[in-house]
Amino acid sequence: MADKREQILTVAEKLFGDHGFDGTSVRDIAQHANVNLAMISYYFGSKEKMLEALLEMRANYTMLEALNKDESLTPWEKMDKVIDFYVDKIMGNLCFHNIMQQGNNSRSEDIKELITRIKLRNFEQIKKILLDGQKKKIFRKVDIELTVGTVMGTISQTTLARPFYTTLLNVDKNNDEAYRKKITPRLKTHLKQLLHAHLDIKNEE
Amino acid sequence: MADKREQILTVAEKLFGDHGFDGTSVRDIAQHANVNLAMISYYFGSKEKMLEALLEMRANYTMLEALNKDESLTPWEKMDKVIDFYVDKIMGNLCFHNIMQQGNNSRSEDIKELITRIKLRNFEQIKKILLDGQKKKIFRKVDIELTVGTVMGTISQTTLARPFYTTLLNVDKNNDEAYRKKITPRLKTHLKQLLHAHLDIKNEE
DNA sequence: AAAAATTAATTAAACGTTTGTTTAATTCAA
DNA sequence: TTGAATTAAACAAACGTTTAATTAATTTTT
Repeated sequence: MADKREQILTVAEKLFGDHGFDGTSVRDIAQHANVNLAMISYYFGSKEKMLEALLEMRANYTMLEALNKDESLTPWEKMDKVIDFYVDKIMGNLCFHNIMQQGNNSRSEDIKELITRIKLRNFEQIKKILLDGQKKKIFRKVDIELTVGTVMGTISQTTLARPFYTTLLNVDKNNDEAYRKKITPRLKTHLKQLLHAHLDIKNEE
Repeated sequence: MADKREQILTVAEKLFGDHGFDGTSVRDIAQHANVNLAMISYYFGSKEKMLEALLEMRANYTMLEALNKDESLTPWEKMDKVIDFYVDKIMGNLCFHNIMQQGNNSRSEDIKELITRIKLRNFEQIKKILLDGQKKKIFRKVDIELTVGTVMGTISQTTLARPFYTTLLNVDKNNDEAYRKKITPRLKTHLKQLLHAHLDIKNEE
């Protein structure tokens, strides 16, 4: 059954995201997915291969490429859409994003490389937008690598340091939905305002 | 011996930072610290208590408070110093910073609360600087919580997604020192430029 | 179309390690 | 001589993985 494979991966995503790879046992996953323990080896070969399968499943490439090819949009509009896209994407799947962040500390080089490859691919698209804006004298010269890092880092911060932000924003720390609802629009507004000031060529020193 | 306690914690910091709490065994720590396995329970009671002891040891409160009380500095100068302080602090101890980030996903509520408390304390100091700048009509109105998140998040991103950035910046991924040397000045420059554009009241829309 | 043969899916049980922690004996210092 | 520091060994529990047996589904043969 193909959907049973997916069912296992969905449960694994939740548990890996909540407790980390090493903090989650294959028995945990099997139990929550209502499958026999041996099915995980049967389907994926090993716990680590299962994580790789999960990363492959969730890594969708198409969105940013499509956005970039739309020539009716100005660089400003594109950057706004990038922000909306990433905030929605990350806030819509906090667990997977946690996995992507924590995977960088994996002992498996394969997994680190896989994650790096996914991130590089997305980075290249944003870089194109920024370079285009600079060429058109709309954006000023900035550190492109770290500007992308700022966007990703700001969003990541609100999910990774979540206990900190729930305290700060007075949200019930166990209510995922309430937190998402509160932080999503704020993140979008803040990042757009931040990038506007940062990139606008009128603010060149 | 008090220094043996510290020696264990130093080794634990390195291993926890590299492989995570669950990815590090107490036998690993004992072996690398050249102490008997039982000494860890003897000194700290448990693996988790050892992590708490490590967090307590490294959480130094004084620096930002002192900076804030210095009335000879303008809000701009204070923010620049905050950036220097955090970049140096995090880049000078990547392992500890990793622990602080990953600890948010700990299953221990004690540890999550401890980390949150440390972060809140630092946040309050930066908030004071930003509010003071706004009162003096130097800084414009911004989302203070997320502005701090941007500073922390941007730095975190370069340490947490390190395999990504070593690839991006063409640095040997196994050479800690080379990466630190390359990323530290860039981070400071980028963050100061970013915050300047973001906070300057002249850029008010 | 029914029966037989073959492959795939699923299971409970066991495998050998590794885990964090404890014990009880021993060495060391005051 | 008393109490703290240190040790090797053992503890039970949990770990990822494998095995061998059984059931379900599919294909082949009659």
